[in-house]
Amino acid sequence: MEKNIPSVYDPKEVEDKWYEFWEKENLFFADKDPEKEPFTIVIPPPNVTGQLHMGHALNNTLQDIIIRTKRMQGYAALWLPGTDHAGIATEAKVKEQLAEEGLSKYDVGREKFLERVWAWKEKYGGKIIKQLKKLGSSCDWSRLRFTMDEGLSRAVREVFVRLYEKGLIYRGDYIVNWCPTCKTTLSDIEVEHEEETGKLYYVKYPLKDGSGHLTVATTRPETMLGDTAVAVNPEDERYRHLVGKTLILPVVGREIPIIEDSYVDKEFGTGAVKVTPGHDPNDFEMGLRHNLPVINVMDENGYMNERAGRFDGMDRYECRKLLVKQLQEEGSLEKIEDLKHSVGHCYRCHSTVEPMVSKQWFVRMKPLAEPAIEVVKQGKVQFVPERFTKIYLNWLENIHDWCISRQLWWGHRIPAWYCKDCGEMTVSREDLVVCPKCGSSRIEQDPDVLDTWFSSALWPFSTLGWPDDTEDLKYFYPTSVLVTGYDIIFFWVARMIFSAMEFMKREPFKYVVITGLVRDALGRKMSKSLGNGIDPLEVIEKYGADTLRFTLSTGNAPGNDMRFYWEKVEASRNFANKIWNASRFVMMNLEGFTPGEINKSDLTLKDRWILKRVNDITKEVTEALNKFEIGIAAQKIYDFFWSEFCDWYIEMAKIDLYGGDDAAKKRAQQVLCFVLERALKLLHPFMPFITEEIWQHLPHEGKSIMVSKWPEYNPDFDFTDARDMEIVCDAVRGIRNIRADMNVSPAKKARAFVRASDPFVMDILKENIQIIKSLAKVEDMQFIDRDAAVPHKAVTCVIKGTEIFVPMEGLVDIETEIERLNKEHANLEKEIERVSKKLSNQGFLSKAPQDVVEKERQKEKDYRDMIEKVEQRLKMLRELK
RNA sequence: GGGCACGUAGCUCAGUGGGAGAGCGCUUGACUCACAUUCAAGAGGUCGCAGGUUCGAAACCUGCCGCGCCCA
Repeated sequence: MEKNIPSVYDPKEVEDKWYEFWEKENLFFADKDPEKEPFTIVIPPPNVTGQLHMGHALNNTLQDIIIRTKRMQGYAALWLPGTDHAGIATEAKVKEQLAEEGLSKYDVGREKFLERVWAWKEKYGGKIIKQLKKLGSSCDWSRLRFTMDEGLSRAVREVFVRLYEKGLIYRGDYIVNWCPTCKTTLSDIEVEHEEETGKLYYVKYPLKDGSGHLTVATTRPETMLGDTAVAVNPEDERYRHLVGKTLILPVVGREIPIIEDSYVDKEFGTGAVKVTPGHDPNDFEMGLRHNLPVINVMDENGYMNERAGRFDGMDRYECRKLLVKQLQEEGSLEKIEDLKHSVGHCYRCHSTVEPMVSKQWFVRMKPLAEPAIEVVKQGKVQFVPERFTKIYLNWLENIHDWCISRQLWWGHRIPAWYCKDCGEMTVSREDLVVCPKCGSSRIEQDPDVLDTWFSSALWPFSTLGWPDDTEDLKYFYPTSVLVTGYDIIFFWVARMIFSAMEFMKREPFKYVVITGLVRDALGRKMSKSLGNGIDPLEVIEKYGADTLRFTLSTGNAPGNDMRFYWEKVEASRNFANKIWNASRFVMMNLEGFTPGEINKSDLTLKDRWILKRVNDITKEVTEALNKFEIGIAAQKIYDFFWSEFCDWYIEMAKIDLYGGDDAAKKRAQQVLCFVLERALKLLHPFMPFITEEIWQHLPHEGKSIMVSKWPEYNPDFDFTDARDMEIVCDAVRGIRNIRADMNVSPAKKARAFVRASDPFVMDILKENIQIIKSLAKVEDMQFIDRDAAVPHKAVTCVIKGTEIFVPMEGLVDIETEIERLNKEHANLEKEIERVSKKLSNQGFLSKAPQDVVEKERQKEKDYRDMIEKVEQRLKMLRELK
C-alpha cells in the first residue's frame, strides 16, 4: 500500500502543510454551539513587537495541549489569541530606531511618534503570530485581539471612568518609583530589589543651639539636600533629650526639627535617621504623620534640580561624590562604612530606581482586593499547583495602591481633561473639546498614558467584547483555564481577577495553571545579556515543532522550572521517529485490510492484553490531562507506545501477520489499526503534526484527527485475563536473560525445555508458544512433565510456576551455572524475608487492607515455590560435580 | 526578618502512604525483513540528616543542614 514511506520522519515535509490545511478548513474557529459546552482559554498576550522565546513556547504548547484535548472531547473550544502593546518595551524600540536617525521622540513630537509606533507595529506585530503558528497553536485567529484595538480601548476608558466615579481612581502627589532612564513612573512590582554592596555615610548634623551635633547614617547622601527632619525612636534613651530641638542641615544650612517616630530602627546606623519625604517611601509616610514639607531635589532624568542649590544640573551620582567631598572638607563626615543593602532597579532597563514625589494617578486597591481574595479563598479560582494560592493571597492582603500613570506616549491615554480657564478637571468616556464646566475650548488632555497592565487586566472580558454584552461574552465567559508563568501572578493574574470581580461580578477563569521558567543547561535564566537563550524557532527548524512541544511538555511538573537540553530534544525527536516507524510498519501490512469492528470472541491473549492496556492508558492519560498533569500524561503515552505497543505487541503481531493464516492476519490488522489510531489520538494534543500526517494515511473517518472524537474508556475491553500475558513475557525475558548471560548470538536459535509445575501456567505457555519462540529466538521448545529429567548441561531460569531450561552443549560450565543460581537464590531469599516479615506482623494483618495482604501472601507463595525449584536444581548440579 | 519550593541512579528530573522509576550517559552483544533517531541484556540508589506519626514513610509531621526563589 504505502511502499515508499521514508524510514526517517521529516517534519519539514509535513508541518506547514497541515497547519495550512487546518486553517483552510477553519478548524480553529470556535462556534457558539448551544449543544456544546464552552471551554475557553485566553492567551497571555505576547508583546506585539516581541519574538517567540522558550517561555512562550512552553506556555503556548501547554495551552494548545489543553485546548486540543477539549476540542476533541467535544467542547466548543475557544483559544483566543492576541497581542499586548507593551508600552515601555515598544516605545523603547521605536526610540532606538529614532536614535539611529539622530532623533529623540521629542524632536518628532507626540503625533508623529505615535504614527511611527503604529507603523512599527504593522511591520513587526505579525511576527510573533507567525511564530505561534509554527508551533502549531490552534488559536481562533478570527478573534485575534490587540490591547489597543478600538474595542479594547473602549473597555479601558469605561473601566477608568467607572472606577473614577466610584472614587477608586484618584490623582495626587505621592511618592512613586521613578526610572530615570525610561523616564516614567513604575508600579511597586515593576521594581526589582537586589542586594548590593554600598556605602553607609555617617554625617554630623549640628544642633542650632550650638550644644553639639547629632550623627545620622545614610546610603544616599545626595538626598540630604531634601531633608526636612531627623527622626529617632521614641524609646531610644540616647536621644530623648534632643527631641524637639532644631538641627542645621550641613551644606544647605536649612533648619530642621528632631522628631520621634517608632518607624526608626534603633539598631541601624546611629539610631537617628535623616527624613527626606521627597525621596524615600518610608520618609514620605513619616512626613505625612508629622506634617513635614516635601522637598524634591531631582528632575526626571535623575539630575539634581534648582532646589539642590549649587548642585543644580548635576547627575545624582556626581552630586553624591562632590557632596561627600564637601562634607569631608567641612568636617561633617564622621565615617564611611561598607553596607549590604537592597536597591531597587527598573524591571525593564535595570537602572537604579529613584523614589520621588510627583502628581500621579492611582487605583485604590483595598476595596478591589477584597473580592479578589474572597473568590480565591472560596475556590472559585484555583491555582495549579495549589501552593501559588498563598503567594497570591499574601500579596493581595498586603496590597498598596497602584500607580497607573506612565510618562509615555504609547498606550491608552488617561481620559482626563484640564481646563486652562476654570481649572476644572473632567474624566470622560468621550474625547472632550470644550470644558463641560465653563465651556472653554482651552482644554488639554492629560499627557500620560496608563500602565500597560491596566489594559491586560481586562483581557478575559475585553477580548470577548465587553463593555458590550456580546454573544461571545455570554457564551464563552468566564473562561476555563489560564496558563501563565509564576513571574506575572502579581502583574497580571491578580489584576485580572480583581478587575473581573469588579466589572463582571464573577471570576475570569476557573483554573490558573502556573508554569515555571525554561532555564539553560546550567540552570541559569535565559537572558539576552548572557546570550544563553535558545531560540525555539531554531529547534523547530532543526527538529520540528512536535519535537519541541514534546520536549517542553514532558518530564516536569506544573510550576517547576526546567532545564533545556539538546539531549532531551533528541530523545523527543527519537520518539517522533518511533511513532513514524511503528505507523509505517502498520501501513505496510494493511494489504487486503478492510476496516471494521473488532470481534471480541476472536481475540488472542496478546490482543486482549494490548486492548486492555490501551484502554487503561486512555483513562490514565485523560485523567492526568484533566488535572493539568501534562508531564505525567505525556510520560504515560510515551511508555505505552514505545515499550508495550512497539517492543511487545508489534513484535508479537508479526507472527499473525506473516504466519500465513488469513484470519489471524486480519485480526492482527484490526487490532494494530485500532490501537495505533487510539494512541495517535491520545498523542495528538502533544504532537499535532505527525499524528495528523499518519492519521490521514490510515483508514479513517472525518476530516482531521484534530476534530476527531477523543478516545474513551471502554469497559468491554477490560479483559481480566490480560494479566496472564505477564507469564508469557516472563518466559521470554527469562530466556533472553540466559542467552545474554551465556553470550549466545542473537542469530543462533536455541532450544528450550519448559517444565511447569502449575497446569494453568503450562496452558498459557503452550497457547502462546509461537510468541516465546519468536521473541526469544527459540526454534525447538518442548514441554516436559514435572518429574522428567533435564539435560545436565543446561541453563535454568525459574519464573512463577515454571522452570525453563536452555541446553548449552559444551558451553556450560557447571561451576558457573551454580554461581548463577546461587545469586538467584540470594535474591529470592531477600524477597522472601521481606514478605514474610510483613506477613508475620500482626498489625499488618489486622490493619492493612485485605487485598494488600492477599497480594503479599500470593507473593510469598510464588517466591517459596521458585526458591524451592532453584534449590532442587542446585542440589542436582552439585551432585554432578 | 517573613514566606515558598527543592535536595531521589553519574547528569537532568518524574513519583507523594503498600514491592525504588524515566530519559540521557555508562557496560555487553546485535546493521534481526517498521525504526541503528534501533533492538536485547546489564551495572548503578542508606530517596540530604535526625527524630516522630503509622501495621507500613522517599512520600505525612517536627527540627537541622544545603541550594534556590519571592516578599519586606
